[in-house]
Amino acid sequence: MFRGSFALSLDDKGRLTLPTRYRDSLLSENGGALICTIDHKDPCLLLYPLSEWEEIEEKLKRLSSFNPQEQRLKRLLLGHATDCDMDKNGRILLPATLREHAHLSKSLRLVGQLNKFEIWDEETWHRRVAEDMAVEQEMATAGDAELSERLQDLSL
Amino acid sequence: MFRGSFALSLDDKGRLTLPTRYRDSLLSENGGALICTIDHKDPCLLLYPLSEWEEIEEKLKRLSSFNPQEQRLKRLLLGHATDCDMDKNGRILLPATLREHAHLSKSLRLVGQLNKFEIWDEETWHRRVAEDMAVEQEMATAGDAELSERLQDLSL
DNA sequence: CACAATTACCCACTAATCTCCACAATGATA
DNA sequence: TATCATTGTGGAGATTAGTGGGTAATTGTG
Repeated sequence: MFRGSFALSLDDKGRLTLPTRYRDSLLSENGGALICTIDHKDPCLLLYPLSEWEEIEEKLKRLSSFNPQEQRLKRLLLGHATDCDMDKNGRILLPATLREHAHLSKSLRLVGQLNKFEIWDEETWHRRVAEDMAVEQEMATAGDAELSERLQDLSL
Repeated sequence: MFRGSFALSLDDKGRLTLPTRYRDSLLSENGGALICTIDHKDPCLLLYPLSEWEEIEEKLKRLSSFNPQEQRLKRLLLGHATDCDMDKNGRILLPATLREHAHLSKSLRLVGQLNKFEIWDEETWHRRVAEDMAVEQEMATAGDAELSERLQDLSL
């Protein structure tokens, strides 16, 4: 499972070196590629090992073509899903379309999220973290009973 | 299964080069053709490997001739379904009727959607993606309980 | 049967991508 | 502190994918 966050850089060709620590687990055993796609609501990219992604495809397959919401989600996720295969140096090439979606500049951040990594532009990421912290603090003082009950058994 | 999106161009003869990566899986084993038809609600074309299309035909066969909506759907899909066979360079020729339906200009986009590809005019596609993203963001902040429950087990 | 229009085949050009090698930065070891 | 190993970065060259267009084959029409 993926966790932690890594400051990385994107070279002029749009290539991104993955942390050695996670290279093996990113390549599904079959020697397969990685799947990179866009997030449907945040300006970041999602990076899945092929095996994980295939599970999602199975679920997407079952969404209805007649429900606009499900149709939209399916189109966004699948339509942007790109096979990225790692070169001999452990790098992947991020397609221009995807880079634009996440407003990626030279320095970016790879954020572990269990079954996937998120790829954020470093600056966007910092801003987002600050915002999220602010919201959490506010909610903590406000005290939402329903929410805290749901999060209770996290036993943080 | 088909995924990702590809910026391609339509040449003066109305030909379209398919991505090498998917050429084999587009041709059903029997060396057969591809079936191209129109989408019944969006300005795009649908491109199926023959084998996949035949499954759809089976289902269309079972639609009622007495229900106007089913009748309409059947007529639209079947009536526009065209056999396109790939030439030695991996290109197919899109009939003029279909090109018009999707308002195809020179640059278009091929979008993988599991059992088929969608063919959009590049510009139309961009506009649509932007619109859909906007809707998704709005819904994310609004927080629709019912929807999020249905999409919960996607475990993105 | 001849002609025109369309479609398929072939070759060549260009631009993108992959492979490979080299170097720099970092950290570990003696 | 010097040496070595490992990791991240940059870039040259080879390869391949996508495109354009000439020519031959096929189709349909008068």
